[in-house]
Amino acid sequence: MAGYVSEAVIRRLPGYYRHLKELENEGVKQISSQGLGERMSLTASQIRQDINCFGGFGRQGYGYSVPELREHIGEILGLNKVHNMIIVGAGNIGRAVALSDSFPANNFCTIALFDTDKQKIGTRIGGIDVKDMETIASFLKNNPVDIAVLAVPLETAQQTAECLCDNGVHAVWNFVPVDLKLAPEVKVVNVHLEEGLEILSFKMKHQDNT
Amino acid sequence: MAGYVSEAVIRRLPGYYRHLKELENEGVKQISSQGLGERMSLTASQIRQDINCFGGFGRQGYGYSVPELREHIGEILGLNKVHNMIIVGAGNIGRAVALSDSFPANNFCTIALFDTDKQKIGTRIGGIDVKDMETIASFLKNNPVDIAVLAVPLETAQQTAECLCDNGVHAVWNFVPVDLKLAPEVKVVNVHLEEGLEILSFKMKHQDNT
DNA sequence: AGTAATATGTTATACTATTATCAGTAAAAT
DNA sequence: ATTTTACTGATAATAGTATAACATATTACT
Repeated sequence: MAGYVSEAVIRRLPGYYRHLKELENEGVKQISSQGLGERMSLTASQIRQDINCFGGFGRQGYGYSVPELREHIGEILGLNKVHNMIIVGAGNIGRAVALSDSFPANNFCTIALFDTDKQKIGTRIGGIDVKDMETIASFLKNNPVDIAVLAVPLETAQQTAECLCDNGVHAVWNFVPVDLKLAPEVKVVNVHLEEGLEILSFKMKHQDNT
Repeated sequence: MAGYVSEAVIRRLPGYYRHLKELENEGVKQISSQGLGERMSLTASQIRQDINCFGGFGRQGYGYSVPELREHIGEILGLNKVHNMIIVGAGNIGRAVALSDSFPANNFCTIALFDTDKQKIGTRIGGIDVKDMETIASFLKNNPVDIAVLAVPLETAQQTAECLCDNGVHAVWNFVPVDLKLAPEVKVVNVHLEEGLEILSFKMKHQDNT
């Protein structure tokens, strides 16, 4: 159904999904591109364009059915299936991801944590077992993993990511401040936290910049 | 020196800074736009364009001096001064930010944590005091704070952010999955973690999409 | 039923961002 | 010293994104 979708549109999809879920929770049944635009600070035109990448989910003279559109966008995002994740690195960030209760709610399920620290191996974090990093290859052979969360030290990140990919992982959520060089078919989303702070710093310094 | 700088360029600046720092650590003294481009997976042309937003830091026939360019971009990003931060919300994410050792290294200094949980108030996380949320207004009046890290529950996020702004905060690093509506002079950088997972999910489902 | 109002899907236009080109300057080589 | 090579900075060309305009369909109202 959907042909090529630009990165710009992809980046906005989760925002649509989030707002539609909120609207649904508020009991709103219908919304126009205009109304959604005001809420999301986007133009009505852009919203109609974006949605129409995937099909005509609206009705002229009426607008969009909130639950219906939410359902469609959820499906487009692939949120109708459960995604198994492993977290690699049980440091501050790996821990925070493991303990988060908002990802499970969205069908992302962490099935194991890996670390090299003997102290941590064998313990549980948020109900998830911490396993020995050495055993990761065999674990991946025996368990279906969709996404690996990479939260290891900088020095080992590239090597660890390669190991994951060699063992069948094809999506990496990378929290390490490095640009991983992986096969093009491997999907990577970077969360370079420091960059957010640096951008804030820049914007404070250049107030005038529109 | 720098006129208007587009969002696209701003987003790339931290990446330049990071790679230049790496190069500096590797002892590399000089690099061409081509060389840097290969390293960062950008075109040489784009790199020259980006850098030239801020001035002619390169030399024809030679390229760019790594330490000099790093220094310049650091200054452009405002990293030559210390930024005081407070963390609002001592949950998983607030905790992870407080415990991180990579932000202090970049001149971002957390001076206090705030929470409403009586159990947490008075304790220390990563050497930082957890204070009562009730006291935040007076704290802000008496301490210079550049950036507030917002990591509170969804329900209270907007209200808390408003309170911060009313008390002089004009930069918010927002980890809550909500689009804050704040005065336009307040700088906000969102870290909507769930969105990264959803984008990975989308990309796995639509492999063919380029 | 007929008319006015509303709101989509689509096409056209304007804007922004990226990539390519090239003149000109510095360094290296002969 | 002169030529060749390497590189930037600037400008031009292309590609990508967002906005505006409009024809058409649905709803609400009289």
